[in-house]
Amino acid sequence: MVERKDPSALSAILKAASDPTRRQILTLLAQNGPLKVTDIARRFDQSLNAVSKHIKTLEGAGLVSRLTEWREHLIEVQMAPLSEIDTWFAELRSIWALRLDALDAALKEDNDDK
Amino acid sequence: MVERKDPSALSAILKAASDPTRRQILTLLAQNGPLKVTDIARRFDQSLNAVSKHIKTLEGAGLVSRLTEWREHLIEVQMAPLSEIDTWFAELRSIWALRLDALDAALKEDNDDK
DNA sequence: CTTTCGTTCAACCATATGGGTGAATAACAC
DNA sequence: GTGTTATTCACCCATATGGTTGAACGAAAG
Repeated sequence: MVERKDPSALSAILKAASDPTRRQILTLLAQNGPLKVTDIARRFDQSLNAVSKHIKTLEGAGLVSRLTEWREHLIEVQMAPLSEIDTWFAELRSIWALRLDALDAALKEDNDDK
Repeated sequence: MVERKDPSALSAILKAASDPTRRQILTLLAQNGPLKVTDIARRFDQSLNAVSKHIKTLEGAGLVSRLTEWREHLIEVQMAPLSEIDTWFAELRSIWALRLDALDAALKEDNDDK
């Protein structure tokens, strides 16, 4: 049996990644390394508050981590959780491939029966 | 220049995949091959209507296709769009790796300057 | 002591989302 | 014709979401 991880974790990751602003934040962090909330917000056409909330969402999904050095919060991208998407995808694809294999086998056997 | 695809397409794919029920539908279709809407709905603890709407969402994201043979609609999983997630992920990771490389290079140069 | 700084918290608003029920549709079986 | 089947459409509802503005906090600087 494959170790079934909490599906809500994957849901949170996918949902967090489904917002364009949040994906841009991840890209920005990947490019620049850790940044302060204010510095991130400066790049966007939204209020600081809106960006702060996006960061909280990303944090909740584990896609960024926060290093709080008193009032300055350093936000850093975390690539690890993203690989859960990969895992899910690979799993789905293998289920799919398995069925096709079984189908092939069945057809072949059917042919032998003729 | 990398061909920049419509980011809203990726958003739709991620959002569609972020719902547990919809992921289960995809898994079901990957296992069983094309199914009728009714047969899909039978597996879930939701109204036929709710499942129908989920399927429409998946269809909108291109994750399933529909073969309408009069009143019976055959729903089939489409793996292709999912690879856009892979692409995005790979791109983000490469941006990230690039920064680390540059960081390494800078440190090395700094050392040479000493 | 007052101001500034970086950030979150608390409301609030409009819209989206996931769910439900009931009707409409059009072919097919009786 | 009447009923059954498979599916969507049109509403309705509660809650989530993305955005706004304004207040609060607590250290540091003037």
